Amino acid sequence: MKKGLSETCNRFFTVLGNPTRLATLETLLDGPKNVTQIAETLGQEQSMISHNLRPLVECRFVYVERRGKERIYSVNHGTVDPLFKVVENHAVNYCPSGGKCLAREG
Amino acid sequence: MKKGLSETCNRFFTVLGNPTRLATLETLLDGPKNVTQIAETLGQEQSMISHNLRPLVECRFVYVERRGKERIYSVNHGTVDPLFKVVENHAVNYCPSGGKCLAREG
DNA sequence: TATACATATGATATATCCTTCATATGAAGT
DNA sequence: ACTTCATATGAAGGATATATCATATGTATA
Repeated sequence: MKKGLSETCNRFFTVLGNPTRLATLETLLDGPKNVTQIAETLGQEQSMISHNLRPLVECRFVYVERRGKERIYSVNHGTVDPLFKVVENHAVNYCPSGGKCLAREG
Repeated sequence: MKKGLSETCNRFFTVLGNPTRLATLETLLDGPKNVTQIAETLGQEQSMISHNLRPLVECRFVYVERRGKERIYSVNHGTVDPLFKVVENHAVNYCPSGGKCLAREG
């Protein structure tokens, strides 16, 4: 990563830094789903899921595919798998209490 | 990454999803710096950099080390290097126009 | 202990994001 | 064309995060 990292990455991380969108990704890791299925799985409103799917698709974290009147969403494993591997590795090393960050050192 | 992905990852990505903090990380990739040096490099106020360094340290994206009255900040390469490699790879594949995401497909 | 330097902290106004509700679009079948 | 199902869109209030300003803490040295 050479230059302009901040510009390049900001949206990438902003899109991921949201509980609803992360839960959506997590759900999709179990397999492709349509919007209604995602909403049911997460116990959230369809509208909310739809809103949050938009940036995930725009940034290509998930793919869409039309099937009749449904839209099937699926994970971009090429990016998401290695990405979460990095996060998991970090969490194991630095967030011993189940993902909760350590307190700031003095 | 098994369960509770959303909880584990939310802060991780929230902390990174900020232009000031990304620029700070970018600056530190050139080598360790104290707060004043980071502020000068980025043309920002010391106070702002200090505020933004806090979550970066809390989440262990950067390390701190006291040296006299200065604090030297350095990147956690173990996490940041592979992380940005994933981002760069994603950008190359999906964000042809210099990191700007493609328009949503219909 | 007084001063200068380096950094952190607190409060606050502002900007940004998120959810919610209501409604629109679109596709398939009758 | 009408109805139903699936999804998207728009507007708006509320929540959250961010930068800024002023000030405090801490460290070293005279």
